[in-house]
Amino acid sequence: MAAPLRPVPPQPAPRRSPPTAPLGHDTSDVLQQIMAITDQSLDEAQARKHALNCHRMKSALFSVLSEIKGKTAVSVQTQEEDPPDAQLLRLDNMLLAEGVSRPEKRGRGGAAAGSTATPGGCPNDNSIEHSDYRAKLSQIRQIYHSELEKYEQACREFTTHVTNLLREQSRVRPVSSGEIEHMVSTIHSKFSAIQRQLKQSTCEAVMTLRSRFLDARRKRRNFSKQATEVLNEYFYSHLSNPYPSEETKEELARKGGITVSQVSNWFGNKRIRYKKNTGKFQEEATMYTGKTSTVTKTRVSGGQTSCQSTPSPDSCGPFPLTSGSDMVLTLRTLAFLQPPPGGVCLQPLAHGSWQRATTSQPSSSPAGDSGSFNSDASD
DNA sequence: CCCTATGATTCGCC
DNA sequence: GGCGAATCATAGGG
Repeated sequence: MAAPLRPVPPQPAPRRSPPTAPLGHDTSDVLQQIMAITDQSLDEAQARKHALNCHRMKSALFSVLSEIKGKTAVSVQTQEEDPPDAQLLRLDNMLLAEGVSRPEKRGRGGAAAGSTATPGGCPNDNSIEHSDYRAKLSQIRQIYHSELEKYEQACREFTTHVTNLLREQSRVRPVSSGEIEHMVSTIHSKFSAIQRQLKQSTCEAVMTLRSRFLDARRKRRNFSKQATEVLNEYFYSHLSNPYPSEETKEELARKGGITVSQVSNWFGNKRIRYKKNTGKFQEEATMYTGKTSTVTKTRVSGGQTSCQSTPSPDSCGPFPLTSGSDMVLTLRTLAFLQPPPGGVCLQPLAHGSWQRATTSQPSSSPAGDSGSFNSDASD
């Protein structure tokens, strides 16, 4: 139906044929064309617009309007770009840092997922909270991206709509391309303000989640029985030098299912508390030394170059043996486990304090300590 | 609710 | 950076 029924003389534009054209031979043709056009659009308004467009005074009027507008219109594009907003930058950075900005990667170790301190891949207590945290974060991320997509799409649609409108209007009123651009940038800035709000609220959500998560992590949880046992075993079997090396800490962490820093904390606390009130730990000490002695002693005596230390409290007592005779007794029982290799005693410190690990570890203890522990613990 | 145990944090020192 | 010491904050038992 749309196929040209008859040869139409080439015309620059259909609007060049005003309805008021003088009658002629091809008047009917022109009329037909016009009718065809109006039939196609079937819009009276369109026709009127068209008529207006084709008015012979139009171009003159248009140029006058343009001139006037050029004179009167204030330069519209003064505030082209906002300065790169610091706050927005912060928001972006944070979203990026939290892995919200990126599309989600569901692989292992994709977006930085709170690295665990234990390289051995121990099942941490935090794993549940971690997964919970990540699930919530992923939820936030999903919402963020879907909202962002919605806004962007709306922005695109609106922009094209307005652009088309302006282009359309540019036929009847002077609309420069700069104006259109300005309008577009205005739209974009409005939408980016909305996006900024979205980012803000997303950030807030992440912060809330984060603080809740950190609070949860901050909550103290007692170690598992196994962890405590592992730690205590090492502590009491190395009473004379309870400073595990980094490797040993890792080993202990792995065995106890805790992190290395937790091991460090534990030993820090244990040393100080033991030292403060040795009597209180007597029972525990005998328990663990009894336990470990059966294990350690057999192993040690069977395997390694270890010698049983002479049960002399002075030589091997860990700490302030300043007073308390029964404490000495206890320590004597405890300390026999610590083998000073080659008969060299580790901490004959007069004042009974543990020697600093920096000096004692490399020089005298390593073979004895880590060796004995590793042979104990590795299987 | 109080008290103790205990894991974590902070600060100063070396 | 690791440690001791003090301290905080919570779990858990009575």
